[in-house]
Amino acid sequence: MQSRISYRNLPQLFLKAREELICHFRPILNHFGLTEQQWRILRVLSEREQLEPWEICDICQILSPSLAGVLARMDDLGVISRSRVPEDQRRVIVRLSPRGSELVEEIAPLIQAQYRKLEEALGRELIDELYSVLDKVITGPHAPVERITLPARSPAPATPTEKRKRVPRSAARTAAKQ
Amino acid sequence: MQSRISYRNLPQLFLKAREELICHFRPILNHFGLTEQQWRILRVLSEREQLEPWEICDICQILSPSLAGVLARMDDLGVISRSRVPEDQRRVIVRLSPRGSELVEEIAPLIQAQYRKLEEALGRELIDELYSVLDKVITGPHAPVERITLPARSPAPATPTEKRKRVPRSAARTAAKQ
DNA sequence: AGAAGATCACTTCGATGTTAGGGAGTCAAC
DNA sequence: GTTGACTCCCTAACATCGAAGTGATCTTCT
Repeated sequence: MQSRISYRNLPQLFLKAREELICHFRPILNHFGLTEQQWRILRVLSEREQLEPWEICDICQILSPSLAGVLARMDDLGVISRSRVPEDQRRVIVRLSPRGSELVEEIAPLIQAQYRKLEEALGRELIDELYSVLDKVITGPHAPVERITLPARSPAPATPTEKRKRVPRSAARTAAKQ
Repeated sequence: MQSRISYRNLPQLFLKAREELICHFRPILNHFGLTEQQWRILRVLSEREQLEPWEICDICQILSPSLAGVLARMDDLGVISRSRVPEDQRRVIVRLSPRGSELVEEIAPLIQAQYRKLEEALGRELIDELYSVLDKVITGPHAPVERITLPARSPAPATPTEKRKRVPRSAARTAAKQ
């Protein structure tokens, strides 16, 4: 009944599997007006007391440009506070605000509960297997992946001046009516 | 040297693991001016001859709103063609254009080559294990995941009228200079 | 036939991902 | 002390994500 990918595509499968898990938590976060990224950051901050932006980028898998906006919004919401490092005016310290701490205290148990339901459904074995395999891919002592050499080629000539094409409604049926 | 996530967070790990893989392919696609999504679509179209948007959404893990834009741009680039289904004017048929076919023929071997390098580095076992585990999560006959009940609560009162906060540069050091 | 309901592609809006580049601060060499 | 290289955070521009909703078309029931 459902379509299936015929060729093997790992990144694709990762995406699908991840969605299969995250979809059970998203409603909880949405309920509190938070996004996935915002929650990741709150969660990490609740454990590390204070972090610098580059650390958050690394831990939470968020690129620096994205993080800038995310932190600004979270600051607007009043769940975090940002301040400069006195010794190095380039650097920034991010902390949880009191309100942010409350929010974590309120949400964390719910996430935890949902996680248990998930664990229950998937089975302890599968969960353990998942952690194991993912760890191997991420931190694994596998040999460095070689990079193939790309053939010289001019990148696709984008035609930005053209007007966006649309799918015309075929006149067949309309014509038939008349 | 690198920070590590202390608490176990599966979606997080999925993201990181996926990035660990995709980063080896992204340069290839960028070289040809393609995005990941565009390539996924091209790849699938090269195997299925013709597809409807909802099928592409399902197979490629792309939401309908995103797909609309992606297909439009690909149409602009001339790598696909879109047409209506005569019997049902709501539906659309997406096909590969000749130029799109050429592009797939050109890129596919490169992706294939890089994939072999990856397989080589990670090891056949790990790759197999990955497919196995991911399949279990996605299609697995695991019990349905229960959903916890959310406590009644008004969502976070966003304050969109406020002006975006910035991190002030502390005056400490400047003051000390004087 | 006609109205209500279901489908499908598309649009809208706010937030995030990606890539490229800018501004300020730090450090070392001159 | 000034220049140049570097680092860190940030902005800009564009594409995608995720939720919600629209319009047109098809289906079903009356």
